[in-house]
Amino acid sequence: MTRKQRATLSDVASKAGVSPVTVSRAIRHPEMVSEKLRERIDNAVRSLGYIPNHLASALASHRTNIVGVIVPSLTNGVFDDYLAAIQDVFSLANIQVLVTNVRYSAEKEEKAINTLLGYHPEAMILVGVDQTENSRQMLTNAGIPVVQTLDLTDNPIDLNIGLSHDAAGFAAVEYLHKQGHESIAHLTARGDPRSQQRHAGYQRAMDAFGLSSKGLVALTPRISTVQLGRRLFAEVLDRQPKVDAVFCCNDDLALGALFECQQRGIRVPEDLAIVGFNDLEFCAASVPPLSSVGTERIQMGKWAAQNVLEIIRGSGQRPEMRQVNTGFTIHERGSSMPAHKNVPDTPEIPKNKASATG
Amino acid sequence: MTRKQRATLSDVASKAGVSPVTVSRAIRHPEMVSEKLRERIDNAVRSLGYIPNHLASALASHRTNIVGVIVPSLTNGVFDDYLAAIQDVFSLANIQVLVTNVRYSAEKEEKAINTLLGYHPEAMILVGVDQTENSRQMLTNAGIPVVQTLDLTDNPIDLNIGLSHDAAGFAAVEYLHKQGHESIAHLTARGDPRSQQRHAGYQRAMDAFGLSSKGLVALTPRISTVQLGRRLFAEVLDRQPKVDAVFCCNDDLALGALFECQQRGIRVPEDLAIVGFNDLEFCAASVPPLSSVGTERIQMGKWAAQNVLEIIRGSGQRPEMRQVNTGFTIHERGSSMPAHKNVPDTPEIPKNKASATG
DNA sequence: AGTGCAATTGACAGCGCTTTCATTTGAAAC
DNA sequence: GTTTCAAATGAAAGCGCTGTCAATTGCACT
Repeated sequence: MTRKQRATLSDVASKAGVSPVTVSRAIRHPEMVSEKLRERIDNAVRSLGYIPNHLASALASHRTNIVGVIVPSLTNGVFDDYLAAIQDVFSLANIQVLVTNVRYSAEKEEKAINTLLGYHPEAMILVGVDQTENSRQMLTNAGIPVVQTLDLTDNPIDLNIGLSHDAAGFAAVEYLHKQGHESIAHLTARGDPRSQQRHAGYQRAMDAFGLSSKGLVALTPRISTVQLGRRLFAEVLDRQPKVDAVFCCNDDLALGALFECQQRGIRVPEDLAIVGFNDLEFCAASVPPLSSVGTERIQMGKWAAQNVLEIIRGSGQRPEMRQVNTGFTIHERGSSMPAHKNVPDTPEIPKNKASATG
Repeated sequence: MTRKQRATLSDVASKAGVSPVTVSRAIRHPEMVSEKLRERIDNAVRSLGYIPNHLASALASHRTNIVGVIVPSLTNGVFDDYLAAIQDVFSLANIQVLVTNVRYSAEKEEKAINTLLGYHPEAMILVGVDQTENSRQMLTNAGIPVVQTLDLTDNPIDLNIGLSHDAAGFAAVEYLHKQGHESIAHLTARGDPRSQQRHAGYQRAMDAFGLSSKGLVALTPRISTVQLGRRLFAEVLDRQPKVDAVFCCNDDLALGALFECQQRGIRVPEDLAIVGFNDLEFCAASVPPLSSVGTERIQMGKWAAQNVLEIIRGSGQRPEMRQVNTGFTIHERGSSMPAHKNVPDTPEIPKNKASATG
């Protein structure tokens, strides 16, 4: 482990026999430097193993090339795709994404925003719309583009792309009800604001269809896991053996419910229908495959990133659409497919999508 | 969106009627400033919404409070736990973790290392030991602690914690062989160097026990998914119907294999035993629960972070152990449990663990 | 040679903060 | 009221880079 200082611009400049500015230019705008010098400088860079100090560069240029992204979880497969979509867009523009995982805590989110703003990101991309007043204040003061994603709000900080989780919850129940189910259970995690919205949608639908949800809802404050799905559904089954369908606030819980049915010899979908949420990859692979409410998580990440990019690197104009509703899609599969239906693959119930402008 | 400049240290200083240095101190070492001033300064900070510029601070102090972490994937549940463990350690020390996902590409890894070093991280934590020569060079030149994790090498860049995936692969096969299985298949992803090692261990064991692996190995260049596990195992089943066990290079593939068996009416474990790798959460929840080779991913992340912290913030001494083998544990569950065994929960086959010093 | 102009190159200041060292202040001790 | 010394505060320099503008160079054209 050599302890010698890392090479700086000046080091490269001396070695190449030019001034530091020229080195800076040779690196950032090669076309502005004569070929002769450029070559000498490239050699010096290589031989010294010079790597520009991003911090100094950011400080001097007021361009940090950093965008802050805050997610509530990584354990959940949802955010992988979402993050990947964001990174893909930014990596092409040489923008570094600073990701912070706040584990579904608004308090941690507030702290994370504070910390991230210390890096002077050129924009911030957030999940959800439930930031604290303090967080909103800090973000507004920062004077940078802010995108709230994966959920919708009437009062966005800046840009907003997402869907109504309440509507999605409603639609899931509506779908199950149309299949003839009456005793529709719901498994949900209360730590997640969006799951709460789905729960609200579930309840709204149950009420609307005159169905009772008594004893049919299992709620956990913990992070969702497959194991937990089994336990929660076991609770419901023990309480209300006549349950004939279950809508889960995410696919992990749904898979757990499926396993619990397998364990108990409950036939899916004949005895019981299951619908999950998010449409993660494994839904299509299980036996029977799990029906699930899919969201446009990749599109949402992409939109957020692309709009940010357009604002900070493009015309600087705000997009016309300041709010987009990406809707959702019910992917109907074997876990909820009535026997008489015989659709080959993954038929889709038309999206509930409606764009709103801001 | 206010476009006014963000407040600086000087702004706060003027507002509070003190010099900038004092503000700096009031923020970093409150005990060095008189109570009266500290209060005045705190008020000024609050009323201006001042957030220190981390970049300037890092540049001036030569402390970036940044640690770079490179992971090959986020889709895989393994890295969530691992990352969370790392973040937990560093967040207490107010160190920001800069994560880059390189999607199992050594080339991307090289680029990521270059980029991250531009932020002058105080340490780097990597996954695996297969960095390019160039990468190794850059890391060495950087003169910071480097930890290679999740795998072992005879020639570490600096610190190293992990396990022998070859040994783990061997042990999985050995275990299955001891259960009386002879026709042991293997599903594997060739994009991942550690999976390749497990594959090598599998092959080594098959050879050692005089078993033929002909037609029993299914290999994919793609990212593992449950769906893919089904497809790969389907291939094997179609080729070699007499297969009586399968060792999968990760749990996603194993779950897929289980589903494929369910689909085909193959009884697990009676007709066929399944063993996965990583022991993700869902393994214990499936029906039957999946046996899996568990690794100490959380411990590895924690060790890496703690040692880094000790070096950069503590005594500066290198730990005595420069290399640690965390071994692995075969979690024997229903998917491979012979009928006559009747152990209640998750019995463990003793760890293959042996620490080496460096 | 001399002029004009674009293409190259360099000097200098400063980004917002911390470090170091000098100065001031205040309180205790005589 | 001094003296003494620690505690509190401030002034100045500089981290490594970029932005701006000035200086130089090269070259075509008179």
